[in-house]
Amino acid sequence: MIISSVELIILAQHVRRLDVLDRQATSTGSEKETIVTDNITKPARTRYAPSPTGNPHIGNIRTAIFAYLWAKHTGGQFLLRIEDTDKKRQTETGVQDIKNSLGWLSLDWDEGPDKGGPFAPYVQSERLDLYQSIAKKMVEDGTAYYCYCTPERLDAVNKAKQAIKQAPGYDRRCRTISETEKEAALASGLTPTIRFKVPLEGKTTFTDLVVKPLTVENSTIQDAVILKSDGFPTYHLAHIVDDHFMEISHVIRGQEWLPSAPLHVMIYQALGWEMPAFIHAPVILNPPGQKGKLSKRDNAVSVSQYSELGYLPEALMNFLVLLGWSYDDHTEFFSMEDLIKDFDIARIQPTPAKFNIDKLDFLNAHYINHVLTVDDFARRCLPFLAEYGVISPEEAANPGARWEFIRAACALVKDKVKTLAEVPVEIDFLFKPGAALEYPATDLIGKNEGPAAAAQVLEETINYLRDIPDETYNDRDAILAGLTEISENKLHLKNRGLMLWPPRVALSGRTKSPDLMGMIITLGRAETLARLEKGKQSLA
RNA sequence: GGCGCAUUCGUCUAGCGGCCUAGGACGCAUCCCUCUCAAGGAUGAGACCACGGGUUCGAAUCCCGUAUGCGCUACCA
Repeated sequence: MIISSVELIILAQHVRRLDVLDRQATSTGSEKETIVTDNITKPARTRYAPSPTGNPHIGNIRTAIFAYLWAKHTGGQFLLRIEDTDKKRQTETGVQDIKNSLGWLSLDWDEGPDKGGPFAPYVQSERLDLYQSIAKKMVEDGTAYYCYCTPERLDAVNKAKQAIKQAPGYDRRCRTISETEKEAALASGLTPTIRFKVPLEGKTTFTDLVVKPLTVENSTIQDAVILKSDGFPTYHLAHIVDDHFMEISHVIRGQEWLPSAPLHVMIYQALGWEMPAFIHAPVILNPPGQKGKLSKRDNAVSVSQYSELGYLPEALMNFLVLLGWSYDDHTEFFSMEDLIKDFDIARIQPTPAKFNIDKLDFLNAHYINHVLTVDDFARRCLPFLAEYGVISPEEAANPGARWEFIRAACALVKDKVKTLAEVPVEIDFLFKPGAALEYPATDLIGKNEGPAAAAQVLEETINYLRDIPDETYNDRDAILAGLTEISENKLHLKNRGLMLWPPRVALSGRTKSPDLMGMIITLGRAETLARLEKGKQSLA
């Protein structure tokens, strides 16, 4: 039976208890401060412990990034643990959503579900015996107690307290309940919860590595439920037990946990366990003009959404890590390698940061324009081209002979696009048949003198492109030189722009387009001539 | 209501007592480059370091109040 082996472990922990006690956070009146373990010298073990309730929120993922980077920076391990202790909130795809998000960002975990590890299982619902035995042990130790109160009574207590302007919270009735009352409650078929017995007096102090040392009066902390009546633990118990047995050295989590951190410190102490270091990362706020935490009401908040919007994982990563962390006063671009080398939790800032999409756009454009290779870029464009209906899903999965054309088409806009999603919008005209292009004939004129002048430019362009050898046709500089020559010496135009405008519109159907020479080459001679001819006709 | 955390250009931030008449980046403006749109280059506007008291020879940097913002206050995480 698993319980007995667990209890052996607990016993072993109790033996360690005495020598550990001196080194950890104090409570119950003592003014000693927490001694934070030296985190630089030894490899860290960190974890990302989400609850499978849907696509991970970006603020949540950022703490995963911090945890991952810190583990890797110190040469340690990053674990994934699924905290599915609330059956009501589960999503069917929750676990997969989490894995997808981490995978997309290349946040690979060393231990976790599927992958296994020395402390498996890494799913809390598969570790119920452990939590139950420890909660029971705490009751026996006198650091926790059974609570027989019904949800209705709890609710009534809260309402009553609020009515007289008191802080809501449990009144600790079952701490002192009589045996007969207990028996009565049990007889009525009620399953008790287990609550942690918070010391009534004194203070608890602990040090967060990001926020300052924090002290609270024990009297302000609730006797939190640690084991629910359905036999599942609450977060408060489960994460402590798991972090302990999984030998987590640094608990990196969102700042919304700060208020309950003292409770966690007291539970560690009650268990006699050595504490990990705490790092409470700042929350991410709504963009300027909106109040509150980054919310999905008006913003994209999940990793998958940003993926769908055409952002690169490199850019999102770079952006997110800079929200609340900085390396120095000027470095702005960080590759994963840079981050692993340079990341330091000591430089995480405690101040909440507003989410500024402009900066993300800038970083995304930077990665697309200057970091990605053409092949890599085009490959990443495939799903977006398919989504937009420019190529088929089959072609996206396996471009085959189409690849060269797709690649060339994408290359045309690589330097001007901010997101992957813009690509099909910018180049769809290359994929449509030229005959399907619709645009006002007057667009062809531009700054030329009139329809006749524009038609003449098209005429000359057609003649030139028709007659040059293949080698010249595929040489953008040669084409540009050829067209320039015609513009200057044959048509005597005021500037080269007048020469290049009509073909631009004829080929793309737009007044804003990629590089003309690029379009000429990518479309190929036959298609190019057909489009130019169509343009010329429309001016007649 | 109670408890907690935070507070430097519109935004992200550098700054950890004298290098600050506060540096960088995004965005914005102007100019240059230019085949359109971008990109790129240059320049500029933009912060009395939330406010008020201290401590100090000296404070954005330390302390205390106030204000504001944010978080927590569940048999959710």
